[in-house]
Amino acid sequence: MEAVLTAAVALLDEAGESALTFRALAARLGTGVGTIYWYVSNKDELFDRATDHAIGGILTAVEGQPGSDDPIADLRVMAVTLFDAIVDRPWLTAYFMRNTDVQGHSLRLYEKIGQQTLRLDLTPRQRFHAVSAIVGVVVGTAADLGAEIPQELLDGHVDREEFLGRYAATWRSLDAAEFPFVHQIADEFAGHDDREQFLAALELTLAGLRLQAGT
Amino acid sequence: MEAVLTAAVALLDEAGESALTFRALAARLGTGVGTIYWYVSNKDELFDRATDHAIGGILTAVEGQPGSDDPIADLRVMAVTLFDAIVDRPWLTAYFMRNTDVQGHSLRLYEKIGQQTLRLDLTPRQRFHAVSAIVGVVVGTAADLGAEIPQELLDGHVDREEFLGRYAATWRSLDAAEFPFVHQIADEFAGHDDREQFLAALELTLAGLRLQAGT
DNA sequence: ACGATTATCGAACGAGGTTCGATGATAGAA
DNA sequence: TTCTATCATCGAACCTCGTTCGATAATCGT
Repeated sequence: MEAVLTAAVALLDEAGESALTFRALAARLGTGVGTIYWYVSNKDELFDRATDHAIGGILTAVEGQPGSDDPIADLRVMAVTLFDAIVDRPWLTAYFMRNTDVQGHSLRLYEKIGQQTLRLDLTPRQRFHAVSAIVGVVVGTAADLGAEIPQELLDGHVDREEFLGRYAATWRSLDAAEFPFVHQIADEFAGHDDREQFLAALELTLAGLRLQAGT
Repeated sequence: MEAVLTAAVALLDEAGESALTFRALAARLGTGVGTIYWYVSNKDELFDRATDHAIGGILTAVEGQPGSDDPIADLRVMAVTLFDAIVDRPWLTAYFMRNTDVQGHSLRLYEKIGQQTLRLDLTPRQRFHAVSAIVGVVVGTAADLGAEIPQELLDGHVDREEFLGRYAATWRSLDAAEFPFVHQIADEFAGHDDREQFLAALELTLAGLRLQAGT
């Protein structure tokens, strides 16, 4: 079981979600497809289990963080840690987005984040909403940004600079009267950094939260 | 072409993302699979085109909204409109999350949202981040919440009440010392409303944005 | 020794994406 | 009118993937 999960995560890391097939997994483990089905009832469960396995790592990373006297600062650190983990393993997004099955390591992760909100002057409902909002920002942004890699990664000779620049050029060529915003934003987009963009989004919700907590 | 897209959207609406297959689409159109490949080079393009088609509808809905003297209020209305549209058509999330190809109707949608930020006292970069943050909240939350429907919809006899209650019960049964947050939140979760949860998350970012704009 | 449980295996089925060559329409050129 | 190049249509066939199933070994409690 442990070996199955480890191999599954390895496949996901090496070549993404589409690389995780029963046959590939069986080949890597040197067994048959049927064997995997003895441990796991279908692909969804395989994926969920593998993902939960990976989230265990994130959890220990989050738990290993020092922690300060400012709950919101701690929330920020946790959110960033989660973000980095998802960027590193884009296939995690699918889990966070599909999984209603809130238990296992992800439940512990929610708990860990939620504990920070206990230190804020909020109603239980506000705490519930705060955690959901923060996770939403992290997953939403990470997913959005993680998708921006078509040939760039495969070819390698088309670097990020040129890739973004091409879009910016297209946008600049649009009618300035009809597309004033896109026009103005083109330059920002050309030189934008995903992580900075995420941090900005996170900062907005955290600011709202701080306001709500009256601190 | 137009007929292909309309039929594709119909299939997606009727039975979700998995229902959109080349064979089903061909059958509905009374043609062969090969014909569809003449209009579209692969499934990704088919899906993107169909989704863009649907986003056209959202766009007109957003453009049809009156608009007030408060840019942030207008942003709220747009975000809610987008949210409702995605909840209504869960298969849209996949598009918003995978699609780097920012053009067509979704570009116009970004523009429309971005124009509100032009009325706020922000730097171009802040505007760029604001739009990205808002869309992130909408898509992230909508995706998160849209996934919570396993047997509930299919069986029909297990209603939402009981479904949520079961989770709440599990959470309450956890150790209160180890899971103080989840414990406290269980009741909120049992009676929670998806839309309210989204509005709370949106309100946090909008509050942060208002703060940033100094209005 | 022996049933029962635990594990293993891979051929085979069905569904879905994609390819490809054949074939018909349609229209401008000769 | 005839010819030919482009537009459009079609579905059989191929490949990959999830999943099933019956056969078979390995281990164990009695």
